[in-house]
Amino acid sequence: MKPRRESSRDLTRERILATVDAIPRGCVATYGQIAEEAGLPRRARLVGRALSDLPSGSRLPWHRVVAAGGRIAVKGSAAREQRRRLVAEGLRFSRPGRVELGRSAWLP
DNA sequence: ACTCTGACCCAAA
DNA sequence: ATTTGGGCCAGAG
Repeated sequence: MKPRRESSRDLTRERILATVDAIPRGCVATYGQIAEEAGLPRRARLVGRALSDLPSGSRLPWHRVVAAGGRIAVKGSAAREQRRRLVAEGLRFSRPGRVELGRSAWLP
């Protein structure tokens, strides 16, 4: 097989996914936080991009990633699914669509 | 090459 | 609470 050179974009994506994979159960991290942890400061959008490209059925804890302030960023059925999973992990919501970051933010 | 569109973020207004 | 503007940047057309 032709040895595939991994593009820098692929490596970046891998770092993002690995960081998401490291969020412990019962915690949430923000897009910006993930970017920061992955060594990609100010590139929160890239994190959202990587997650939106995730194949359905992925094992990654994508539901532990929320927008700034604990806001659920996804819409529609995905939002309900995320909420369902977070509730199942014992997270508390201040209002529908907003998790209490102060209580369960991931501290790497 | 260029424009549009986002699972984004933040400070200001 | 909402909007605006700047930052950031990969894919799609």
